[in-house]
Amino acid sequence: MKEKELQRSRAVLPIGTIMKLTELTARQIRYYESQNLILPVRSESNRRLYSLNDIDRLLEIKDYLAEGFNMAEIKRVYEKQAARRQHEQQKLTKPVTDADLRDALHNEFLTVGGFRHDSGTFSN
DNA sequence: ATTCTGACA
DNA sequence: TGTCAGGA
Repeated sequence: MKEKELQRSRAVLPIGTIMKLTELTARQIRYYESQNLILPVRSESNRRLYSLNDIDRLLEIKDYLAEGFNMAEIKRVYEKQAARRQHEQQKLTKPVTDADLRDALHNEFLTVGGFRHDSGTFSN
């Protein structure tokens, strides 16, 4: 892993900063964490510490919700993303870059986004 | 001042 | 999701 990614994954930002940068409330940020959409590390004083990647993640989640996705669907997107990440890693073939992840995520978006929904009523 | 968990008038 | 409590 390159230094640049190490910095992006270095969690040091307090929730207050995340709130300002994402326009999300602490309530929402913590809720998404409870849904395993993000996994901020904890400081010795139990404070949540976020990385730049977490911010990107939250902004994406925010976009999905704006597009009309519900938690279950967004979870599916990241679960598949994680599955692919593991699969690619197992095949020990092509290294997964941030660009690859962004693309995979976008594809999932188009795939599951083919239909508007209202929580749980799938049509495909 | 800031953040954390739990709970719901 | 908002918001208040009570503690760290």
